[in-house]
Amino acid sequence: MTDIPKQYSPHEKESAWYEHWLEKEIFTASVSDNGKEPYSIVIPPPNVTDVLHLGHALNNILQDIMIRWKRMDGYESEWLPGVDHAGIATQVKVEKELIKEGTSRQQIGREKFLERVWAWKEDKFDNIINQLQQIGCSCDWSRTRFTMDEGLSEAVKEVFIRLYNEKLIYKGEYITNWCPRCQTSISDDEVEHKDFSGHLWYVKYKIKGSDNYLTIATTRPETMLGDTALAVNPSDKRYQKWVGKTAILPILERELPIIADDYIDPEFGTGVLKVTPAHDPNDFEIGQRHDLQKLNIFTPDAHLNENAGKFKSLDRNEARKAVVKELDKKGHLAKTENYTVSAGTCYRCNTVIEPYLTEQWYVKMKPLAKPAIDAVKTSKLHFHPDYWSKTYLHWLENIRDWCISRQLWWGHRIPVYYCDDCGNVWAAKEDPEKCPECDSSDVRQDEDVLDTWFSSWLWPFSTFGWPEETPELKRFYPTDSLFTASEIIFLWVARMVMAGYKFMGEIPFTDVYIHGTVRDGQGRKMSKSLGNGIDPRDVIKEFGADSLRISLLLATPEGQDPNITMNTFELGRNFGNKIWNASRFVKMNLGEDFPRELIDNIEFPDKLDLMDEWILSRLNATIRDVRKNLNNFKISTGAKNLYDFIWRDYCDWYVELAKPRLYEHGDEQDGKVVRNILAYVMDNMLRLLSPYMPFITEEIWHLMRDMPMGAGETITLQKYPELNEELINSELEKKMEAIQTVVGTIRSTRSEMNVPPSKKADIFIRIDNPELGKIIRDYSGYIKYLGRIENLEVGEDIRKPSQAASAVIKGAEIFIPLAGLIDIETERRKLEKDLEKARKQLEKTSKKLGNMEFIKQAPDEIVEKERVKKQDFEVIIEKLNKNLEQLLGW
RNA sequence: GGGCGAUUAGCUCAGCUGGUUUAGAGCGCCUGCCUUACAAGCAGGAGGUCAGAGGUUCGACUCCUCUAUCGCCCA
Repeated sequence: MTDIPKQYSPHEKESAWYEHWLEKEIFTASVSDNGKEPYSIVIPPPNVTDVLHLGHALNNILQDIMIRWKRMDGYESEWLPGVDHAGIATQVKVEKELIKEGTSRQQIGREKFLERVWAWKEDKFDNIINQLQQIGCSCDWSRTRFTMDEGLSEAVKEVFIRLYNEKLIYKGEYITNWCPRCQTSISDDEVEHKDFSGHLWYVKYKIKGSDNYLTIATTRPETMLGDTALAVNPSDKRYQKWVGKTAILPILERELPIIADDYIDPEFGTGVLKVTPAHDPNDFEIGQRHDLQKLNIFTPDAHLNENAGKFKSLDRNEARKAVVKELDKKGHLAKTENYTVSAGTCYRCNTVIEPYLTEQWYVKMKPLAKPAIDAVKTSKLHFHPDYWSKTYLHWLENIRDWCISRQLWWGHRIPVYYCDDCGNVWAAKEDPEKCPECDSSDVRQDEDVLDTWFSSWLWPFSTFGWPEETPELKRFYPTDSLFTASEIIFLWVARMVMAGYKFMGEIPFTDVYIHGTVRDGQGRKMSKSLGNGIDPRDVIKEFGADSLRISLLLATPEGQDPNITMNTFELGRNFGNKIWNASRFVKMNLGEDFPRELIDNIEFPDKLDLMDEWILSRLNATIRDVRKNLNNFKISTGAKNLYDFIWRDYCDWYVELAKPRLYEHGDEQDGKVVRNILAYVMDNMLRLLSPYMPFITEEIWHLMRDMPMGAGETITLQKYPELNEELINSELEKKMEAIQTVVGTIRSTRSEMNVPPSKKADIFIRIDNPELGKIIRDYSGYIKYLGRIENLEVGEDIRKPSQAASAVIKGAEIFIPLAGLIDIETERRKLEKDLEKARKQLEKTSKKLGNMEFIKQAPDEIVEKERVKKQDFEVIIEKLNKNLEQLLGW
């Protein structure tokens, strides 16, 4: 038949096509004014920590579909790729390696350590790029960036210095979230709150010069060692008399003032709060208001320090036990309750965060937030799905200052210098030799590095060369859309918007698409610790990249979390195979002499067959739907539109109905038309699908044109199909639906009566509705072919043959004579089932029509429709009854 | 405690601004087919009181309220 294999095997093809695309440099966007409108996306740079997972795959597939669609649709499409240095996460990884080798970053020193991290980066970086390419991403690799590139580092310094000089960056001693494991501060947004089962301990504090006690309730008794006050609500009558007095801290016997502050919730615990300004953010605030001492009792690795007296060097958990034991022993423990404690944990290592008093750098956020809020409120920025804008706004409206210094080595070093001689502090881009104030050479740079997000928030413009005024920046900023997951709406998206306005004076993108999180078959997040992750590389190996892409989309509910198992990818593989075989069919039937230009330019004869017009109508409806859905960021729905059209309409019906016209008629003119339309629709299908499944569509596109790979053309630069609204014809689609109903009824009746597919049957159709009769007569050839019918008799006065299976549809009755073969019992059951169904329907519509209010209030059109429905069901019921009666006579 | 989602067939999900289906699809299941593109396929079938209770309406899977369960975010 043909030498094209029955099964599509993606592997060699995919890498070959990708190489081809790279060679042709079709992903590189031009900055020159070529009359094309730009469309740009910056990639959310994956962390350089490791390989990409399925979540990355989904994220990048979505972007690739968008960018490929725009590229085909005539835009100068720029998708800028890159990788993030991921400060803490990467440092942690490399430190782990060192520990395995029996050394540590402290032992090898900052310089050597950074060499190691850079080596790590080189390795992982290439890996990530390679993975993106395997997935088929059409990124502009000529503009690949890394957050620690020279240019991007320049941008970071520029921004720091500007904000510093505007006094929007300040340094101060405040409570920060301290990770005792990573030994660095992290920002509020990097803390994950989790519930732990713990206790609420009630501790009695003696009041000085009295026999009375005040009892406090705490979940962290060990921090009492750092208490510097007790506090009650000023309106709390129980305790008013004690305000201004002094309490005695148990164990350490320190004197504590008893103060009144509105913050205290009289309902919680006993209504008395122990105040530990150095170890709780709220207590810190209280401490500020009342000028309390801030007593730090922890070392950076969360062990008690010398302020803890005899408990010194205990770890915080041991300390808790020891303190409770001692309190109990000394009679200070009133009671203990079980209690669920919510504690912050480090988003990189899950260690419980310690609120810790340190000196850090902060960015004042309120002034930056305003334009970012307005952007959403004035619809300059859209979220998809829209409800995420609420999350975004809520955060921005309650924004707090951003702690940007990290006690790490891997990252952008803070460009601040200190003069040890005159105490001068200044920010500068270049390493200074001398203090600009006193000329002393005793100058040093701040030891800390900046939060990773401090470089990421500049990504949409720093990647295009900012602060230089580059042609790239001019052409591609602002970008158009951003694709990311909900976790980083605060960490990244909102901050990019703020930075965009602040430094570019313009929003960085207009649409933010938030996709779900990939989960396993049981709906659990995929994670290393659970071992339930799926490696995209394994998927590609087994099913190919196209399957990975389309399966992921078909399985992803719009805006929700997809549950994915390895089996999910069969969906796309089967679909790819279906298209492959459809193309084999078409190719085989076009023959050698089919003029290739007819693939693009359909030649309409005077009158097209119903089938031809129908498939063109369906095609255009699909073009309309896919375009609309892509426009609205309903990318999964677009995939479904294509899946349904290709499989259901094209393969199941059009291709099937093309067969008799190709094989049996011998009508040369008609054969030409069918071939033309088969090829034309196939070509449109391929182009529509290309953004979703770029490899297989490229392969088939070339096959259809007998074009070798090296020919230099590519489907990825062809026009995305345009809607021709005139070809959408719903009247005609209704006709086709009628035919489909007739065929379906014949098939199911045959099947239920066990008429084997190999046996051609005789069919009698009694017509009730002249319109339907005309359709059946006009297209009896189709019905005969699809219903496997030998003789088809159609007429208004057809009599039911004796011993025939029967089926009633709206407007007609269908009989299959089965003399001697009919199973009366089966037939009776079938008729009764149909009858039951029809009766239920009739009941429903009768009830509606029996309601006078309905008749009066509902639009006439609706009432009329209901009347017709009722009549139809009555006729159907009557006929079914008649057929049942006849059955009794057999 | 506050906010946001979800709840439709055994499983995963469609069902847009209330009346176009007689609530759909894929997977799974059952039956029959190696029908000249495809068994990774074709044809057919079983399976749903649309989470529960109220309400609005002539009419609710669709809108409102409450309840229950699950998930996410924030405090």
